[in-house]
Parts: sequence; C-alpha cells; structure tokens
Amino acid sequence: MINKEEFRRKVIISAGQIFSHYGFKKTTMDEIAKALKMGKSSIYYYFESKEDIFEAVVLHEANILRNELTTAIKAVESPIDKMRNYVFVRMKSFEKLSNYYNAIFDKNLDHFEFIETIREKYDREELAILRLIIYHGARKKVFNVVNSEYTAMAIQTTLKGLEVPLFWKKKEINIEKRLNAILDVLFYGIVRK
Amino acid sequence: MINKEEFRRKVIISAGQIFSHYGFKKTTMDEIAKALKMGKSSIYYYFESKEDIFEAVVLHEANILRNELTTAIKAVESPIDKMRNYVFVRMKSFEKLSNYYNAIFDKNLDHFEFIETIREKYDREELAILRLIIYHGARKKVFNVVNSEYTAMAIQTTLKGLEVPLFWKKKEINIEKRLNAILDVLFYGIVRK
DNA sequence: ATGCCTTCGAATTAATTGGTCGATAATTCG
DNA sequence: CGAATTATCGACCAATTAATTCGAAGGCAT
Repeated sequence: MINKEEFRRKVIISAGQIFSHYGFKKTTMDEIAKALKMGKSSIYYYFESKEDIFEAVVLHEANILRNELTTAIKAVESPIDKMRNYVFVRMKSFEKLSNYYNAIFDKNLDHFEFIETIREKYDREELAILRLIIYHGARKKVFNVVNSEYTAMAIQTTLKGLEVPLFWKKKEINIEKRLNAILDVLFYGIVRK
Repeated sequence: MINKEEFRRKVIISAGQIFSHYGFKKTTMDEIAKALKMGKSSIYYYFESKEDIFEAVVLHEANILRNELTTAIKAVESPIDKMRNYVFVRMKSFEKLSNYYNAIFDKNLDHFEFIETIREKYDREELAILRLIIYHGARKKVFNVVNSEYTAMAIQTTLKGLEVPLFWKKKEINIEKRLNAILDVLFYGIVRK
C-alpha cells in the first residue's frame, strides 16, 4: 500500500461491514484479513488489536452519523412532520449500527456502563451520537429479544419520552421546542412532561 | 414440555432465526439455548447434535419454499409478467435463506459438491428446492463479495440462463414453455438458447 | 417409595482465535 | 548497485471457547 492512512481507511470500511453484521465477538481477524485479501498478521502492522480496529470503525460511523444529524438539525425551520419523517427514516437506516450495541453486549456492559466508559474517551458531541447508536441498538433489541429486564425498562422509558414531543398533538407547541425536546430525549435521556 | 414434537418445532423456529443471521458456524449452542431459555444440555435431549438441528431447520425452510413455489407453478395460466413479478418478489424474501449458503461455505463445499451431498439425503423435490436456496444464496454473494472465481462463474451462468426465458421479448413463445424454461434453469441448471 | 421423563451444571475434549515473531519480500534511498 | 527501511506473511502459541457427555436431581404418576 502506498499510504498508511489510506490502508487504514480500507480496513475500517471492510471490517465495518463485517462487524455490523456479526458484532464484535463473532467477527474474527481471519475474516477481516480474508476480506482484505491479506495475511492476518499484516493487519497488526496497521492496527494494534481487534479492539483498535473496532474503535476506529465506531468512530468512523459516528462521524457519518454526526454529519447526518447536523443536516437534520439545520432543517429546524421546516414543518414538524417533515422533521419527524426525517428522523424516523434515519432511524431505520441506522439499523446496521445496532449491531455495535450487540458488540457492547458481548462485553457485558450495560447501557449506562457503556456510556461511562465512552465518556472518558470521546468528547461531548461523540458521546451524544454514541448514545443515539445505543438507543437504536436497544430499540431493535426490544422488538426482538431483550436480554435483561433492566435494559428493557430503560428503553421503554426512552420510547415513552420520545412520544411526548413527537406525537403529542397540542398544536401550539412551536417547532423548535419540539425538536429540542426530541433531541434531549435521544441525546441526553431527559424526558419532559 | 408436554409434547416432544411440539418442542422440536420450537427449537427449529428459534434456531432457524439465529442460523439465518449468523450461519451455521457462528451460531452457538449456547445462543440457541439462551433463546429458548433452557440449559444447553437439555437440547441434546431432543436433538442429536448441532448439525441435527441445522438439518431440521433447512428441511423446514425447504418445505415452506416448496409450498410457495407450488402456488407459483399453479399460477401458470396468468400472464408472464405476473409470474415474473412473483418469482422476483419471492427471491427477495428468500434472502434469509441465503445464509444457509454461507453455512455451506463454512463447510468448504462448493455449489456442486453440496448438491451431491444433498442428493443422497433428500428426494428429488427437496433437491430442487435446495438448489434454489443455493441459487439465492449465490446471488447475494455475487452482489457482495465473491469468494472464488469458480463460484462466481457458476452464478453468472445461472443468471444468464435466467435472462433468456424471463426477458427475451420474442412474443410468440408461449407461457408454459417460458415457465418451464425458468424452472429448468432454477432447479436443474439447464440453460436454453 | 419406585421408576420415568425432563432438565441442568459441571467436566471433558477438540477446535478456534487473537496475537507474536522471525523470515522474507518489496521498496526507498544513498 | 546495495543497504536500510517498509510491508507482508506463515508458522506457532497460549488462552479461550464451544460441542458434547454424564451423572445427579427435580417433578410427577403410579
């Protein structure tokens, strides 16, 4: 490879696909290597460990997510329904990210432990995004199989909190307030009445 | 459990979901057990082995497929476009089956070796269906990553062969002939000119 | 109690897998 | 060119994992 950074990007894309389908634990270094048509040991020339790759992948995905969300937030002046649609369409397309949540499960960290772990590594904005990732992952879990009652409850709360600004019909609530309420729920877990 | 057969069915459904997502190799007995809320060793009371479960799952899916295809074949008198639509809609929904193909890959059998292996176990009809499963799996592989040039070529041939009866415009070819040509390609790999 | 059906935890054994290391290509540079 | 640096790889290892076995035991009818 000509460029070290270039190659890292390739790994991130390739490994990202595998991680997103199989989760952290089930993805093997052999597979990643095979997908790259390289020897397994070569990868260790560019990355320290499997976790190192994973972290790079998550960071990469988080950046994409941030960009998309920035766009969404800029659309604040458009009608609420458009906004709602946008958010939910995005939610669907984020599905693959939900598998990072599974990866987190592999590590036996729960919802909040994970946030604490991440908080030390990423700045505020990334944290918010990762929270969203977790939320989407959790959402999927709820509709399939839920591992712990505790997690299920936490998710129900989030969904409940989301209902208020999204679906409450009271018409005079202005759009900006609604959006802020949505973002507060999604990003910081703050539920309003 | 009250009924042994009843329980087997439960296992087949539950394990089927996991297999279809992760493939044979990546699916663990622990996971299957967990999904059933049972001890791992209990499963061995109902099934001989992991492979035994897998085989039951494949057979089950194959039966569903057969029923659907029977319906399709009965629709022979409807217009060709309707038929074509039906086939392709089905193809999409068969996607989860494609993962059995991955499972086959885990065993390092290629397309044709697998058919030979199956031929000894299942009757003619099942074989035909399993061929279809393989085809769909292969199709997906082609559009993602192809492992071996050989497999890729085999799949291209199938797709090519499908083009003729499906898309050839020559209007006077009658519907039954077309359908038969389609089925010949899908089921037996016979490509016509 | 006795025996049968069912479940399970613990033990076993074989395979898998993340990671290391030294050798060896390939490339760069003096 | 040839030495130094960069990149790749195969073989190997230690630790873990995962399929399967087995004996114990819970529950239930007789």
